[in-house]
Amino acid sequence: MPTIKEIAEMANVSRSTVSRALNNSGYVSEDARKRIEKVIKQTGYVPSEHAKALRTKKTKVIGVILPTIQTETSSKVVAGIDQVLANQGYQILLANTHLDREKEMEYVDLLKVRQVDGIILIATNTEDSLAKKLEELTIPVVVIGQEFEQIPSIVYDNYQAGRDVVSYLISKGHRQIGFVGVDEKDQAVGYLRKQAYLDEMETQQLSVEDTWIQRGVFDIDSGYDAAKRMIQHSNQRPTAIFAVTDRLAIGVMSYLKEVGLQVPKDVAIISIGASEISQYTVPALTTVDYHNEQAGIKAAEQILAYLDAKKISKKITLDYRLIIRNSV
Amino acid sequence: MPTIKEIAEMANVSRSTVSRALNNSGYVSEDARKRIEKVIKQTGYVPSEHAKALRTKKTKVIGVILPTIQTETSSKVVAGIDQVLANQGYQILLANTHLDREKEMEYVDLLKVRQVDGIILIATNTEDSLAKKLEELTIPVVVIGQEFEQIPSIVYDNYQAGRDVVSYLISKGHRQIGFVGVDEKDQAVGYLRKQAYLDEMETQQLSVEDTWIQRGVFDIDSGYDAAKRMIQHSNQRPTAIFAVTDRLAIGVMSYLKEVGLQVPKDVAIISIGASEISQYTVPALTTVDYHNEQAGIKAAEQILAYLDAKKISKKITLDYRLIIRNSV
DNA sequence: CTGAAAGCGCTTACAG
DNA sequence: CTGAAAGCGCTTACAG
Repeated sequence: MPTIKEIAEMANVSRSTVSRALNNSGYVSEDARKRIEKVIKQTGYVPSEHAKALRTKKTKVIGVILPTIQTETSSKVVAGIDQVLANQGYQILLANTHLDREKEMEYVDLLKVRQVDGIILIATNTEDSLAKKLEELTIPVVVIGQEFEQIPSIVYDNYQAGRDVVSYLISKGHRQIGFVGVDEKDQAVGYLRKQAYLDEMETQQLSVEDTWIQRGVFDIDSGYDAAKRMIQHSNQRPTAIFAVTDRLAIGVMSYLKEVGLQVPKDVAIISIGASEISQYTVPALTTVDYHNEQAGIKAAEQILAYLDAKKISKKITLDYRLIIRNSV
Repeated sequence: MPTIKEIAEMANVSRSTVSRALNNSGYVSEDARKRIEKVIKQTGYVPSEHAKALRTKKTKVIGVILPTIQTETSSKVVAGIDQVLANQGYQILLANTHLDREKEMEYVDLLKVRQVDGIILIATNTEDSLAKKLEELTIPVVVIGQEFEQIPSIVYDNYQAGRDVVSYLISKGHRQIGFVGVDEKDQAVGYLRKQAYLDEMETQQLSVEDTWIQRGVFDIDSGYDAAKRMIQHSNQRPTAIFAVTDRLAIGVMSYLKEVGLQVPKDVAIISIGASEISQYTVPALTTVDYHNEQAGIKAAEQILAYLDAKKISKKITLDYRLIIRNSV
């Protein structure tokens, strides 16, 4: 790959002129421009991004930190981000934390060193140390999925969605409703969805047995286990269960099937996620669609707006949609 | 962020010495090293990767070009790549082609400009123009999923897997076997799997009606449509169908269900993919597991080996495994 | 063991 | 309209 110096020599101009022609900045005579373009075409020359970055401090790269690439949620978000970024000539530098919170912090530093123009963080926690690190950043950052005080974020309305879901169950005649959640350190998925469940039950003056509330992690098996504990240890069996993710719901269903309980006749199931698989379970899962691509799109737009020196919203709350199918 | 110059001043040494201390190259007195380390700790200094890249021509970034991030296959491969790369301090620069072949070429150029240390390409075609571009690359490249003459590649044994699958169907007593494939331009998925089907049928002296061979794209709906065409237009209805991907198979199943045909009693179904969803369809899908993470892991290892000046295998053929469930 | 100097490939005031 | 020069933040022979 030739350098700007060689291009300049071949076109019989100075490097400055080549640079101006390249960036359409300042004056370049028609004549010079023609010669330069010809040489560039001939050689297939493309300027080095690193040299550019060193001078201009802009890299046209956005760092994306995510807990795992292996879920539909993440890949949809990344697809959304990529869609708007690619359009503007930006690329994504990927940082996969494998759900390791330490790494979430480490990668912020690493991306800083790589001098990315901005960072999008699909967050799983809201620890103060993380918040502080993000606030100290001199490059724009947008958080997806969790809410921070001082950081622009794209959030799903977890609380309202949770209440809607439980309220829907109640409207269908259910009074005994179980809950399968996750660790409440996960503010969005763990805490808010559980709080919504509790509040809606209380508002509707429905009581809740302790055993109706179970906790799993983000996989199918733990949903199975949670359902098992719930069914085996409850005095009154719930007639409906709200699982906070589709995978948990699928695990719950598979346990119910195993012990001969029919969905939705004996136990109704509802969840949040709208994963592709949710429409092919039997029965098809009633679930909430969170528009994950939108989250990615919005996040990328926010970053770009910031880089463009436009104002940036502190917080964007995304829409959701209850998809009614056959599990309730 | 301070620069090496400021660190040098604060530690009362030259930039050269700081650099040597940083990279553990050449001699640095204990005394100087101590002072430098102290200053670095104080300031949180980290050297600029761009400046480094400009000098050393190494970026510690590997470009990954993929057709879409939104499939399990891709995200598993990326997870595999990331796993070994992250370990060695490398990061992934993502290039998503959205199945656009033009972009596959464009991104190779783009990544070249970004001076990535290597490229991993999850390929969907084997066009000569692509091959030539890859051969001309001065950085190491590994292709996953397709086979090129001169380029190191990681391939699945599509032909053998296809034959195994059809042979399994035959061993179960099926004689009339349909096929749902994709565009044969996709050498691996389109051409080889179809050829395997044809060859196995011929070897076993089984005849094939034209209408038994249908083509879809990579989604569920087109599997549905393909099954519809097959069932509606065939003189003899196949008693088994080989769909080249899980999604196609799921589409096929949903059409069969719609017209009241039972799986596997009336029509058996088998496919390739082993996606997570395949175990939760009803009945659970008999399918082939291709070990996608392994493909990513191997590819990353190959790139690293090359960068380490070790020899690199021209071609690695991955293992597969038939998962027998209830759709046959 | 250490530092001065050159150079990686660009961009950007500045002078003409 | 154009070019010489400086500088971005590093590393690396080289001389001492």
